[in-house]
Amino acid sequence: MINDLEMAVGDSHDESKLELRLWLRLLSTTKLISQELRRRLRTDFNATLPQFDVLSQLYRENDGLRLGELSQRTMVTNGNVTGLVERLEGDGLLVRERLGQDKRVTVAKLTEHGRREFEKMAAAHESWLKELMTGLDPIVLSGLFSHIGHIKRTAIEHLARAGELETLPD
Amino acid sequence: MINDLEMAVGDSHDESKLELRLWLRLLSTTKLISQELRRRLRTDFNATLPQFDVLSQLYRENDGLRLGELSQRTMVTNGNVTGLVERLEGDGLLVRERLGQDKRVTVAKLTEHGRREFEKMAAAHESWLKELMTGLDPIVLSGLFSHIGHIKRTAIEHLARAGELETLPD
DNA sequence: TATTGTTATACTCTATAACTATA
DNA sequence: TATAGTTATAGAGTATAACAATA
Repeated sequence: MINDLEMAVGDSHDESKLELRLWLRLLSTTKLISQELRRRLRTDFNATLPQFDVLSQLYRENDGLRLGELSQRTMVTNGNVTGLVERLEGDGLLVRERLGQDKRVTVAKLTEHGRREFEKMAAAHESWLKELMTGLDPIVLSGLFSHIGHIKRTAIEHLARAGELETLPD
Repeated sequence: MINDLEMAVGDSHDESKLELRLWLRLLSTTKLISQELRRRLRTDFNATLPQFDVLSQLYRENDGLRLGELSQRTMVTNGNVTGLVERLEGDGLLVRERLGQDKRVTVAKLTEHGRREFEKMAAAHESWLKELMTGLDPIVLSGLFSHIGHIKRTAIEHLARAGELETLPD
């Protein structure tokens, strides 16, 4: 069950492939944890990770979000956001509304049921992570948080330069 | 295009949700980079990330790997490894063989074409990562490598304790 | 003409479980 | 009985592109 891709580049400890080795370790780690979180989300809440992502975006926006904005924030294409939102609407967790002057714009907003349901999911989600990371030094976690942020910003910068991103995030 | 899930837990800088905040940042970062790598793998090599993972496992094993072993290393279930391997076999990148005394065992092994193809993919893959992580301090990368390894081992430990894993990795 | 969102399509991954054949 | 791998199934994610309504 354990990903070993990172070993496939060899055990050499030189710095020549540092980026690659770090990436493979990042990938296998997030895959390991993601699979467990997905399993629990499905078992306990019949939800997926992308769905959880959508709900969490809407939870903090009392006025809801335009689907295009939702698409950007979740890194899911417009077309696929439609399907994602449709499933959640089918479950009664959110509604779509066309209220503004611009008749093209659709806003997705959590229902009351959606808010309550997401609160349960978020609480469970948080406790799962605490469980899986029990025993880790807060100083280390805090340092990681900062450094991973740096990695992310660096990647975004290079992607923007290569024209892969329309919008630069904050 | 940029995932913002991590902001959804609020901007508080207390340590109460440190694990959660780190996790969300890890997830959005790997998603950002993964999407780009997947896009390039598909465009340039008509391959997927799980396929790349399989190939990289086989590349370093001259005698090939039993499918069960492959399943564990890639964190893909047995049934799904069959499909994954079938697609790669269809592309002529690997072959399946039943040679041992134990007639139940199937070994997957790269073909010559598969070796050459993977070498191209791996070289491109490595250069993409160098590109996306250009400018990062090697000391930082090295520290991250070590700390992420710690996170991974911690998660594995907790999962093993919860009976979620059959085998413990090295 | 450009933008917002939908529809259509094709493929792959993922999870689960029943099944075959060997051991 | 247990194990290795396959088959079957259902659901969801992903990428791409064409499309309708509106601006």
